[in-house]
Amino acid sequence: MKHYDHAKIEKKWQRQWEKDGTYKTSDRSKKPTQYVLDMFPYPSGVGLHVGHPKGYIATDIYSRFKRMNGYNVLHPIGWDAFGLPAENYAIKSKTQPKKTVKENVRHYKKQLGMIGLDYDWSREINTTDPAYYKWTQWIFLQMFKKGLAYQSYEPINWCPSCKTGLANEDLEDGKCERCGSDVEQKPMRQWVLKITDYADRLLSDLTDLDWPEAVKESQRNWIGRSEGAEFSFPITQKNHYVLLHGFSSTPKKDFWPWLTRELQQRGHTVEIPTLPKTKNPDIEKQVQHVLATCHLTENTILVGHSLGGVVAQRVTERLKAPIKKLVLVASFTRPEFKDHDRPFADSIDWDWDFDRIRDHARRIVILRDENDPIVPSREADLLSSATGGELRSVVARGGHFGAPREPEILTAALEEMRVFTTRPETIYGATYAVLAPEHALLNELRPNITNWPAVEKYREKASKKTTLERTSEQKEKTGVQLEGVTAKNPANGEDIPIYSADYVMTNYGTGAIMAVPAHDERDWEFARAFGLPIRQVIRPVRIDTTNPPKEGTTESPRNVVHCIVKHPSENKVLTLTWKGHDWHTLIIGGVEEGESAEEAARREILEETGYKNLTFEGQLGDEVKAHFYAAHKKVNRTSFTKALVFRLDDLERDPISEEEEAKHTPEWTMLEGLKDTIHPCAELDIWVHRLQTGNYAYTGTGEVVNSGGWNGMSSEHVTDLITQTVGGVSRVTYRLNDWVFSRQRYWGEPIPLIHCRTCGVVPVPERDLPVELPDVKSYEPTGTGESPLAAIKSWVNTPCPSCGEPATRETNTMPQWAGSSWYYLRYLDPANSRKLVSPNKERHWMPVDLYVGGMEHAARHLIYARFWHKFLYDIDVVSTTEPFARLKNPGMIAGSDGRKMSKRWGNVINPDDVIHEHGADAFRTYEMFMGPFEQGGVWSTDNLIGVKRFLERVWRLQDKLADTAPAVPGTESLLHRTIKKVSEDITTFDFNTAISALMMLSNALEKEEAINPDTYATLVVLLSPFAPHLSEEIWRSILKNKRSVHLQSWPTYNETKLLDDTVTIAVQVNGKIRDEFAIERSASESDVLAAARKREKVRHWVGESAVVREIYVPEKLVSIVTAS
RNA sequence: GCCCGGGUGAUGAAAUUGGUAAACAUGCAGCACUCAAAAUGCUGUGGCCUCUGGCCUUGCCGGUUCAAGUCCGGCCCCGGGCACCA
Repeated sequence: MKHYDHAKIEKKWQRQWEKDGTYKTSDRSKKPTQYVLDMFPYPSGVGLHVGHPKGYIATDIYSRFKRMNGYNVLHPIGWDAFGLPAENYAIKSKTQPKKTVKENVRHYKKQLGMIGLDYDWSREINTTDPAYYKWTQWIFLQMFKKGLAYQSYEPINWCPSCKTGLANEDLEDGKCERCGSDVEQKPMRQWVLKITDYADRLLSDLTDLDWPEAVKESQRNWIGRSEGAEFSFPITQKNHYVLLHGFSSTPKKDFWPWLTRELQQRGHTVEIPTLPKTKNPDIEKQVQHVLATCHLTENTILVGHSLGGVVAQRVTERLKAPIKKLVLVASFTRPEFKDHDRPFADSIDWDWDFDRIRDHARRIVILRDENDPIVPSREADLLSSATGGELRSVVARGGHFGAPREPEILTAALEEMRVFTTRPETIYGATYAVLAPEHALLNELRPNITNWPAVEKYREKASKKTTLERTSEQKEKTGVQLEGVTAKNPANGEDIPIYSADYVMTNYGTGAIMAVPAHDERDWEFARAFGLPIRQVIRPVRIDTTNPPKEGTTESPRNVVHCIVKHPSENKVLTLTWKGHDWHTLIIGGVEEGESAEEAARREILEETGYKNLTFEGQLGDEVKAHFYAAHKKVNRTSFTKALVFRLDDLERDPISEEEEAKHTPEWTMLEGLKDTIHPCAELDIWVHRLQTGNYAYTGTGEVVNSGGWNGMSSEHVTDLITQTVGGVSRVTYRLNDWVFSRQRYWGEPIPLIHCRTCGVVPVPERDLPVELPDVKSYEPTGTGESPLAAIKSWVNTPCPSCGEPATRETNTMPQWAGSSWYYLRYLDPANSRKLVSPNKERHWMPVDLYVGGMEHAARHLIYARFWHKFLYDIDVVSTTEPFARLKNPGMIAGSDGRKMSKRWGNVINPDDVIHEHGADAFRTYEMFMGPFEQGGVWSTDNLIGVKRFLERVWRLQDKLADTAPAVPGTESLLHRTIKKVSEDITTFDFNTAISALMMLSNALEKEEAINPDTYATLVVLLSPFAPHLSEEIWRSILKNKRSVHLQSWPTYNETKLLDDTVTIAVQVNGKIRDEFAIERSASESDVLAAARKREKVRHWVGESAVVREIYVPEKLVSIVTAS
């Protein structure tokens, strides 16, 4: 026997496999397909550590197994190479990222090659290859064309250290996930993908996926769907409206009469001038007319439609002091129209001072009809960097807003707080309202806010707070009232104060809430801190389960007090132990006619316990309704219970009456134990919760009170009714925000769009893709919100594809997640220059049957990829709604010190060293033997050596080979059991037990005198997915086979040979194992029972007792039960 | 706080529908081979006791059952996701 020289063997076969194309996948095979996929690596400069290959080894084993089982297997690999690390390295070392990536890829390839993985390298892809990112850009363009990519001017997360905007998904505890810097909110122009359009599908389609529950759960959390309603709370202050009609219109036409009436009905004043020369307008004259005749003060809201919008823009530009709001309905800033020319186009001076317009309107709202004939182009100029500037694409009733009623215009013109709530049924309890500090309405309301300096100060303070400060620590409520303005609760017409407070988030719901302190813990805290009214609108209802009400019995309502009497010094509460009942209660009493609850409580405490010197500390939240049967009075009680808290000043007592003495004795009970000792008490859970948390908000369901006509109904049943009656709209809100898709950095896919002064944003024609990333001199981010690309004038300046005039390229790049959101499709057809993937190939392979990769991608990569895939499904590029049918997450391998492997701890183990020392086969097999695949583990070289011993044992078995050796009956059933076990375990990813089964087989073979070559061959084939090199060497060099072991058929087992002829039967007597014996498998039940009864030990344990029952579990166990 | 996982020897772990808890491996102890060591092989290895045998043992307490790591109820601890999300 030769020595087992792993280094030589492994190198030899790796070369041979490459030469033979052993793992090349054909698209033409008729075999059933299996697409086995790894999350492709980011080739970093430091290379792999032993934790990284765990998943690759698993897919390697799985794909080899499937291939040997007759599948046409696709197991490809590629590189996810865009992103910040390469760019930051480029900045530091002044090397082109292109070059670094190339070097890193070479290193990674070498490392992966050493492990002996069965990748089809002919399909290798790289996200930074222009031939690849051409299609990343193509997908983006399709999204743009479908309206799924839009520009946003909302403040976004800005990392001051990475100098780029980030998506919410890139944050960890409010810090930049990459560098740990505090993230700021910075308003800037961003490209955003409308992932929220897909939120519902992303959520519901999770159900059928064979994915780890934890990943699905994390996606559900991330999407964060909540159902509720949106209400509008009108601002009660009155405004002055100036309405400007458009070309050839008059105040009597279109929606103007209706709009005027609606505004006046709400108490606002309206001016609606007839503009001069409506048929043949002279803009300058119209502007002069408006400036001369209309009231344009800080309380004015100026609304202009179409050409009237142009007038309004010019008027605003000329103002001396800002007006409150400028509402532009289908207005123009450029003379380009989609439908037809307009006669006034030439008479207008199209040169605008956008900065002045922005300065002279506290808020700008632009309405664009979704089917507008106007080229949507220049709104950006009006909105960029405007605080609270807003572009709304809405559905107009008539084309170009020509209908007699246009509700969207009214909504834009009015000042109202739109709030989102998940508890619409509590709206009667909304006693104040809150705007997020960043809310645009604040700026608009500024003229009405009398304490503006204080509000502004609070706003500034909030913007400086990092998300972390805002959400963690004590969560103490802060805020500021907007003095001088109020909102109207649409349910009961009450005027309620408005606050701005940072416990309301800008980017969730509408950024504004109605506060219901009685039924929301946060609102309760805020109301307590600011002395705001707390009004109960849902009364908890409890039914006493120990004395439930009896049917057909008289109802008897009663006001009740529960007294929580605290000990003067100890943490104890006064309770009563009842005589003749199994009762232990609080001091309870009815409130008599003309008596206050406190008086009643004091009277009861004195009567029942004699304690008399007590201080009233307050009522423990709102009252609770409870139903029970009062046995002594033979009535059903409905009690309205208040809990009152007292503290005893001292322990002085008066004597108590004999009557009371006979009923119960007072006792001190620890506050903590209250929950377990008090009995019966239907209200107890509520009291305990309030005592423990100090928060009296009741967030459950119950009976509606203080809510007009709804009183007495069940809160669960009125949700929709109240929503509709009050004029709310049912709405679903997601925690998931749209995906901030642009990065102000160099090393990413250029966004393939062109900005044209006349045509607006124009997509790069598909024939011009890819838009290649140009070489630059400096990769430094500018920090101004512009990518380094902006400096390359020759690249930026380009003719507009639409009109041919000079235009500029979009200089933002895509985030790293872009290229990885669809790469699995490109492996199917990596060289196709005409299509992203040919439909035939896509249908042939998709979906991915097995996807393996780290849990850290649960929320981001997997959600983005699913989103893109669903989009590609919608535009008929792919045929499945989900990309990845089955997902497995490898558990992390920690260093031998139990800590995460990192340079910092000096515990990194390099796979190259391990492979050099012990061989790739030992390395692979050990990683799979460590424990359950999805569980983390600690690296142990000792344990690896154990696995290596096993491989060496298999190697040595060749010495015992003998053609004459029979398939010994003993090993035969073991062999078949092993085939079964290994096959099943690879399928279910239980590699550790598969290996243990192989160990048992090799241990057994070692005990044989001689081994049949067929048996040995089977063992080698079973081992080949785990240890491909060793197996191949034995298969070809020792067993003299011509074709690779990896192209063999997987062994099959024979059901009839799985079992030995004899079985061991265990015997239990009265539930305890007392004996075991061997018997032929064929023995009948009565034979086995008879044999069991005869056993000496069994007879001893049964003794004289009569056997009352005998249970037989076939081939396993007999259980004998005796009388007592 | 809410929602998911998970708790078994000295260690990594195993255990179909409830049916002999600790397979396989590491470590440790002893033995064989050897001048010696390494390597290899063999034996032992949950705890306690009155030791040819018995009692206890799968985070804790209780329940169902002839039989519970597995099912039910209550609690404790660890890991992860979300979190002032209305």
